Amino acid sequence: MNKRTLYSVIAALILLGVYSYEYFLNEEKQAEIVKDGKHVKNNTNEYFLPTSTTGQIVHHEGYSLSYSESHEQAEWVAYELKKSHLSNANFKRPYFEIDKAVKTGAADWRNYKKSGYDRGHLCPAGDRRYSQFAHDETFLTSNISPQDHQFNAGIWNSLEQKTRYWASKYDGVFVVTGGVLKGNMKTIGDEHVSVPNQFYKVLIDNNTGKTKMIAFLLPHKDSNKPLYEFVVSVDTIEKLTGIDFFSELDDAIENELEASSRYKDWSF
DNA sequence: CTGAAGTGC
DNA sequence: GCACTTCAG
Repeated sequence: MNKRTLYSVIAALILLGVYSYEYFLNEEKQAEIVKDGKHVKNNTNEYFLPTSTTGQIVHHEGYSLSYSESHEQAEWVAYELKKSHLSNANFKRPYFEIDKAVKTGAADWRNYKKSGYDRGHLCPAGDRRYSQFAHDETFLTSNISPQDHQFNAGIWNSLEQKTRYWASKYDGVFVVTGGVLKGNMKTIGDEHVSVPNQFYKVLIDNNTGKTKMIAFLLPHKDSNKPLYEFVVSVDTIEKLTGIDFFSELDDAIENELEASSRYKDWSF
C-alpha cells in the first residue's frame, strides 16, 4: 500500500467515525425529545397534541388520546393523517377491546350493546387502513363515543370523508376530534358512558407552506346541510371544551388562526 | 364508507 | 366468545 492510498483509507475511516458518531447522537437526541413530547417540530404527531383537562393522556401507535374517566370516553383523540396513510385495503372488523393503556379503566364495549347508539370511532378505522395493526388499534373502547347511527353514518361520515380528501389534497392534515363533554348528557350502560350533545373536529394543515386550520362543531343529529355551515373558530371549541389546541405554534399565528372561522382556504 | 344484530357452536 | 350471515343509511 503506498502512502497516498494509506492516507485515503485513514481519511475514509475518520469520516465514517464522525458520521457514525453524529448518527448516534441524533438517535439519542430524537429518543429524548420524542419522549418529552411537543418540542420536536418534525414530529408533528407530538407537536400538535392539545392540552388535557383530565390529566390522562394515552399514546397508541396510530393516535393519542386524553381520557375522561367521568364520561368514560376520550375528550380528544389526535392523530396525523398523512397522504401515505390513505389506503383502500379492506380489513375485517375486529371486536372492540377495552383499552388497557387507560389506567383508570376504559369503558367496556357492553355499555353500548342494545343502547340504541353506535360505537362511533373518533379516529376512524378508515383513516388507519395502512396496516392491519393500525386498523385494529382503532377498535379500542378509548377511541369510541356513543353516536346516533343516522349521525354517524350521515354527516359525521361525510366530514370524515372530507378529511381524507383534504389529507390527500394538502399532503396530510393533523386531526383532533371528540365529543363535547359538557352540560347535561344522557348516559348509557352500567358505567354511564356520556352521550355528547355535540361533536367537534379540528384540523390543521402545516404541510403546504402556509399554516391553516379549520374547526367544525356539529349537533349530535344528522343533517343535510352542507358541512361548511358547521364551521366555527378554534377559539369557540376551546371555550366550549376547555382544551387548548396548537399551543406550540407561534403565539401571533396561533391567535390569528384560532380566532378565525373562515373556510375559504379549504376546498369543499 | 359508517355501523348493528341474529344464529350456531 | 367467536365466526358467519344479514341488514340499514
